[in-house]
Amino acid sequence: MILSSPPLTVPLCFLPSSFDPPYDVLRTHPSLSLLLNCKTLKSLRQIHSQIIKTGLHNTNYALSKLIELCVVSPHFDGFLYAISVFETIQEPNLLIWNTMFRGHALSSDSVSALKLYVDMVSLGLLPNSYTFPFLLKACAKSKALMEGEQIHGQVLKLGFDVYLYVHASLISMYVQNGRLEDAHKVFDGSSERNVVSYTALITGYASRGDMESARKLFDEIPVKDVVSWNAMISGYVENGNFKEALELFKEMMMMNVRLDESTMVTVVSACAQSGSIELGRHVHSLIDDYGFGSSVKIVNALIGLYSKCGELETACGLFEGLSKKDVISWNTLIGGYTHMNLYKEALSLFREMLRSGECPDDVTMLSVLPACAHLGAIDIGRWIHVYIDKKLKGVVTNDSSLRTSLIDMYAKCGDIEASHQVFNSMINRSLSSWNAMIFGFAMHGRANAAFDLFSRMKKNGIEPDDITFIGLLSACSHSGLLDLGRHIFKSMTDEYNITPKLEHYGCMIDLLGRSGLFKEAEEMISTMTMEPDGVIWCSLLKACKMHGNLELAESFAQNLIRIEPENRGSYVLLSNIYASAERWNEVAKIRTILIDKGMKKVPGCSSIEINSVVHEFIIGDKFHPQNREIYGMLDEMDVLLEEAGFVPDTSEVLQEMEEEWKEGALRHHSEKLAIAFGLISTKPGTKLTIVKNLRVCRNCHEATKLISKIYKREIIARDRTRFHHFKDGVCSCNDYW
DNA sequence: ATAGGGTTAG
Repeated sequence: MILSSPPLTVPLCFLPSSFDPPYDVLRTHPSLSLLLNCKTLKSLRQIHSQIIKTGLHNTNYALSKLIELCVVSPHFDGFLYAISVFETIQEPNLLIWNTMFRGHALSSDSVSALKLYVDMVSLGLLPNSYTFPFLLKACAKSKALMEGEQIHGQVLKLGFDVYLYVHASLISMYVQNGRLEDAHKVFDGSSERNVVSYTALITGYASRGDMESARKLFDEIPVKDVVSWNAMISGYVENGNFKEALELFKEMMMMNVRLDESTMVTVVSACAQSGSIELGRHVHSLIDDYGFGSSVKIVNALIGLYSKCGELETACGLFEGLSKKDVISWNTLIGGYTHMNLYKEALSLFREMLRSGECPDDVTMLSVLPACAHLGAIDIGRWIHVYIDKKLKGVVTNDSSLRTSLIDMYAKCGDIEASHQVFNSMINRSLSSWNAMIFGFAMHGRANAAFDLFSRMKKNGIEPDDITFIGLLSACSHSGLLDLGRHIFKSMTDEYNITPKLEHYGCMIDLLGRSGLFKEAEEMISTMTMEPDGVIWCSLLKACKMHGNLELAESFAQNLIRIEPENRGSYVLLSNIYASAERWNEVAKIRTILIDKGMKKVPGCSSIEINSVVHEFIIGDKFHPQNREIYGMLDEMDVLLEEAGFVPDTSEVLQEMEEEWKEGALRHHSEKLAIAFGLISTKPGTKLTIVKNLRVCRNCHEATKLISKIYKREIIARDRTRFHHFKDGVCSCNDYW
């Protein structure tokens, strides 16, 4: 009875492939033409069941097509589905095996292709010339040199090294495994010298930085194609030889080589990196001539070019003109804004990106986090932190950089505890993670924590670099730890063999100046191999102010003005020192110079983030929508401050010239406006965090101490160089900044 | 069917 059943119950895959209907019948079959347009795994499943219904699933042709689509489709990841289909096939033909090797090679676990190869060989099947390029690609991708060498052995044993594709794949496998010499041996050992093998070798030399050898090979290529030109040009770009890259591009154009998308992208990025905006514009017009203007990749590269050269309007225009923006388009423009220090704009573009439905990736976050850090936008920063943990964990390769960026963001936004938490939760800390944390502690005046971390770092076997020492020395200078500073500066050269740079000297001289050790500071300057910069003279000048040393101040100021004649701050600082000594003639003279030179002052600006919105205040600001309430609050604050015994220090009237313009009462200072707004916008007891672009003046510092006590609020203020934590009438800087 | 461009940012 069973034997008389229709043949359909017999597993059809047992039928030999000779049962396949003629190819042209298959090729025109409706299910298969559907396959070509299949864009999702779901519709693929539907087509698969269609194939089964129509009895096509017993044809190797249909199955190989199905598996191929699973494996190569750019629209979905059908690798696991391919495996499940493959496992139902009892006797796959070599085409199907090869397609599976291809799939494994393209998958994230490429080496698994080799296990499958062992399976195939143990079934007694032999590979063909198509098999090896896939296997070798797997070894190249997963950097499996040993396996690659074994495959090489198989190739030789079975005599497949005469095949062009196999030969080129071998070379590429060795190149990508960093075995350039072996690759060259394969290349030399055969008469086969095709352009593909040349190109693989060229990239090998380029990645090693040996552009001369690469060029020699390039010049040897009898018939160069566009890929070999591009490889050579991008090799130059990678190694920073922009001039050569652009020369070669010109040559390429003269030879009438057909330029492709990749050429354009590489050349535009060469222009961007070398700042060749003129050539960049020329290439831009070529791009339009060639009709590449609609390629997202090229337009993205152009956006990068104009952003880097400061032409943000052009970059924006190109961005707006893109009909299909991808994540890179957004990232590039956001990066352009942060590059130009337009942090607010960067954040608003980021918001727009989220509204548009584009998913930010690690690169987005790596340019948005510094913007948050600059603005003190901790709410957005926290949101990003959650997003990273939810969406980016494990799927991006930049996890360590992201965490480091979070450490920096939290520290700069005033939340050093959160910063420390991120640091402690990290599994793979890079040197820069340690450095970021040390800088965070230094910025917050927590020198002990910075040094504890330094010893922990050494215990973990992490070698400090020059940046680490800038962090440690600035921790000393923020806390006035002279002996520790001296010690660490000495050990830096003695123990760690790191030559001090300008920044290290800067910290030390600042420290010495603050301690009133001017002689020692000057001695240190004389031992320096480089010229001191404005920052150094400026810190000495401030030290003179602190210690009332007028004589030295004049000579330091001369140096400062010589180096930075256009820096208004130099003159103002000197003027303040004269004012302290009641040398009013000199004060007037400087004022005249400033007016004559037409030097404008940088307006003081403070910001506070309330409900994820950053509110900025400049001195005497009256443009805030809640202006009335803010000034009402200011009046109340003044009354309470007076009751608490606060007396504005009028001797500092001129000091204000340095940081902010004197305009009526003291309460107009931007930080006070921001604090008033913070007080009326948050629940009692909420911590306030203020970010200021200049240094905080002494009066505001005193007032803020009292406000923290009167209103029982912790106030964290970041000024240009450090943090002040105000609590119960005391500041963490111990009035030393 | 198969090989070569670290295809755009930072």
